[in-house]
Amino acid sequence: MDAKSDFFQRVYRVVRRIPYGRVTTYGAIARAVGSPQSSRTVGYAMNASHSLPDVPAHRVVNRSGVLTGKHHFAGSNTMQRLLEQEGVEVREDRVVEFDQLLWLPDAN
DNA sequence: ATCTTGACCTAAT
DNA sequence: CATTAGGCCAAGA
Repeated sequence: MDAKSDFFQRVYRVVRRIPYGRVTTYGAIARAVGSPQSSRTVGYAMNASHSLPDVPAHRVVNRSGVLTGKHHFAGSNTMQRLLEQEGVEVREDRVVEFDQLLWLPDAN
């Protein structure tokens, strides 16, 4: 693997580990891959992960628990629907009980 | 090759 | 409490 695209691979690996019905943040992933301040690129990696069925991008939200990337999915409410399908309650584009559902790869 | 933009986060003011 | 600035990596013009 090239060291360049290795970043995406690391991100995907972490996202794949997100348990069912749980969510995590871009910052947590960025920290898990060793670049705490490259959370932007994590989101960009998600954008490129559309082809990968193993990568649940809908379980990744921002630090406030807001579904910032919902607009990038196929439908306007696809992301929210996927989360609710897993039992995650979403209200006003925000994950309810976000602190409880938050899963940190570091603590794993 | 340079500049801009983007599913963000943290620290400083 | 709100606003600004800086940083990171990748892709498009």
